[in-house]
Amino acid sequence: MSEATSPESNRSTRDQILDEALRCFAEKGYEGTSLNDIAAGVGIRRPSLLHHFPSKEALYGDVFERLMSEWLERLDAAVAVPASGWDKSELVLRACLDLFAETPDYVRIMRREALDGGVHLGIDLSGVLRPFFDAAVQYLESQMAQGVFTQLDARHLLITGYGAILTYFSDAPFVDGLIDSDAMNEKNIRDHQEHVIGFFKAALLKS
Amino acid sequence: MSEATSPESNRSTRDQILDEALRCFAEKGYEGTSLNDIAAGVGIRRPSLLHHFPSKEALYGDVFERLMSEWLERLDAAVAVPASGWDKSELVLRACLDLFAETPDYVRIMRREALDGGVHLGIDLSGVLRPFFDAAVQYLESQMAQGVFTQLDARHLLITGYGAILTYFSDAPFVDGLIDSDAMNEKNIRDHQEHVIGFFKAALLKS
DNA sequence: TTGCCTACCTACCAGTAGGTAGTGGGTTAA
DNA sequence: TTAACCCACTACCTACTGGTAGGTAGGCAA
Repeated sequence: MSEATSPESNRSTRDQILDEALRCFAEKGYEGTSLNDIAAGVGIRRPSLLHHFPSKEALYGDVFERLMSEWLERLDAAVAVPASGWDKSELVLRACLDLFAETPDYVRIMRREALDGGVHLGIDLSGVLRPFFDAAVQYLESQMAQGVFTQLDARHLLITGYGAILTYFSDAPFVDGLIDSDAMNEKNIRDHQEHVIGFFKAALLKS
Repeated sequence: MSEATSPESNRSTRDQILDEALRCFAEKGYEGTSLNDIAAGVGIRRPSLLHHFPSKEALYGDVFERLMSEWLERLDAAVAVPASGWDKSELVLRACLDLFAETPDYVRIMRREALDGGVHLGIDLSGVLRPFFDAAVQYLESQMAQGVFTQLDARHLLITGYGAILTYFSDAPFVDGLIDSDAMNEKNIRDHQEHVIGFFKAALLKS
């Protein structure tokens, strides 16, 4: 019937595990998540989970890899769109903001990984993003040199922007308490997006 | 002699534990830190540590309380200084930036707590900061209404600023890899501080 | 039928977690 | 001297961790 064939149900279970692992690692961190938690969320036992992934570390690695590749894909797509000046920056900003709004768990895992200093993986988070970072620095500096953007330290500007964007999603429960409203509801997310865009526009463009 | 009296040496051990616990919780998180780690760092066994603190949770609570009270103290002091307009904002910004530069472990714990949604404590992080947040919102809005500051959403502006400031410290290892330099050395920290100040000034003041 | 495969299971391993009970040395004070 | 207290210790508990061993049910191909 619908899932009689073994390859189909196989992929499905594997993906269910990846989804649940993403949720758990984002929610409770690497150390705070047990394989039992993940397995229970999928409805199987731990050994069955370990049939699909050789170890906890490997599972975490796969979750993280999927996350990074999706992010880089979006970045690539945004950069490929022909545009210049502020419009270009806005395109990239929106690409990130959209992805993070769709999957805030990505943000939470990334933050945890940055906090932990990349202990759980061989992967070097900053190394993967480095090409984009360098390209962005070059772009910003050229715009500043042409007088299009306000003169600022491009590297620090990017790090500041990274923090400004991600924090809203990663610290959503904390934000909830500050604004007395669900940070992750549609309206608030849209407000955050427009605020970030407007804020950077105000800082970078002398009106 | 210098530490012969029992209350003094008691306090000393207690403080050593608090210091080591701060370091460990900041470095590896609540789940990733064992009482053995902390005890070993102080040079005692776990049961001896539990003689000074009734439980891991209580120890964590004390660490966090010390942290928050120090932060609030700094904020109070900064707010008390008579100033207005941009100068006032800069005073508060610098007070936070200075504290975080002195004790980056504070920042890392706060971020972890925000990420975990305050699971490890009864304390509600956003509740404690709420009075300052509300006061800051009021101040910013009054400045915007007077045309001193650019018109922006004050709440989102504060959250953005919070993220922009803290991220540099909390994600220092990640930043290292991006800028190819030790993010926590004196010069880079100073650069970050001046960048944040300059960035907010550029966004808030129409020049 | 036979044999191999996948996907799951129960049962178990060694190791470590947080926490408790009870011991004993050292200092202090009566 | 004796009694008290403080503080650190060893030894132990239960619960749970990641991971493994071995077994089983069902699908599929020769």
